[in-house]
Amino acid sequence: MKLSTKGRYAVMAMVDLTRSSEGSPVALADIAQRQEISLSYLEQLFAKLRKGGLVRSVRGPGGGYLLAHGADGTRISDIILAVDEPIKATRCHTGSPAGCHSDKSRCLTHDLWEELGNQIHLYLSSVSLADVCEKRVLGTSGVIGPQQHQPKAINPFPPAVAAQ
Amino acid sequence: MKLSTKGRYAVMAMVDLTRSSEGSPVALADIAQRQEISLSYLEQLFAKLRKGGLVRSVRGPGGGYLLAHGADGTRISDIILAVDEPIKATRCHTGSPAGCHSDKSRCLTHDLWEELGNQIHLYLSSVSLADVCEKRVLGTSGVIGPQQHQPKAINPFPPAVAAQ
DNA sequence: CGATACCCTACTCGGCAAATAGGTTAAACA
DNA sequence: TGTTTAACCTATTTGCCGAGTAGGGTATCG
Repeated sequence: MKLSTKGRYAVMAMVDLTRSSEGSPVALADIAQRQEISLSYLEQLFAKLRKGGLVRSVRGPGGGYLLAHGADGTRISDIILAVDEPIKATRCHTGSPAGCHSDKSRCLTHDLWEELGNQIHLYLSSVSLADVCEKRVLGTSGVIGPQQHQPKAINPFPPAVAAQ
Repeated sequence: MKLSTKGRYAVMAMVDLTRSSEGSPVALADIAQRQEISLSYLEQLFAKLRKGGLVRSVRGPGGGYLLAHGADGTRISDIILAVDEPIKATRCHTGSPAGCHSDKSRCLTHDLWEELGNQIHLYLSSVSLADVCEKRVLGTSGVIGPQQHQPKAINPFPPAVAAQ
């Protein structure tokens, strides 16, 4: 799971799409104007979102984009995964042939970044477009560290895609 | 809170320092060799770690660096905050004079990124260097989304520094 | 002394996100 | 049937910043 401005732009655009849409398609030109993102850049983002199955497109006059699964069925994590192709966050040392360190087992920080990726993915997959639009984001929430061994918290969405 | 390879390098180096140290200072040259990071680059990182009060330095022959607060008293979040100066993750639109959108109130995704930053910081501040060294990182953990309004989970460390 | 290793400051380099440019294709409408 | 609209491509360019380099200086020990 990679966090870049590209992913943020995609989420902004999707939120805009969610709010602007009332059944009829929304043209990218409109989103571009409202969100102050270049049209061409938006087109690239939506090409990926379409390939990811997050939006449907309608061509021709009056055309535009529609959410494929509605505001409640679209998770933020899906948007980011569709746009930012998931470069493995745990690269350790790209150059070295053997994974992580040469000797020893695996580099010690490996698990840390992996778990951090899980945390990020878990949070973003618990937030839908509808949540963002209705400001249901700043919930009272907490992350459990390694000290206390609590039972796994209930996650409303199944972990379909593993965080990378 | 910004996540880059720079921060990862810093954590790797700090983990190495934790493991290598037995009361006596550890030279950066040793860390550089073990972790395959350039010495000069490490020096820059440790300069920031020192300013952040995370390490103490001993000059002269036999000198090196020591953890200022021990393996248990050093949080991963502190390392990253010391090294990656916290560019505001919630930049929305850098160019526009008024924060976020021109009209309306605030851009809708603002809260989302802010809360994500909180989540990341919360997790990383719950992990100490000792945890990483002893592989106490992959705990059963979960993030609570906006749907279920559960009580705030217990965080072993007070939120001294707000996530940026 | 002189070796060690911390401590600065400035500069270079490469990769990649971000943006630009210039097209083609499908659908609606007159 | 032709024109307009807007999706749909595929390069190419640009600018920033992480990552590494260079070359000093300064405290401390034997």
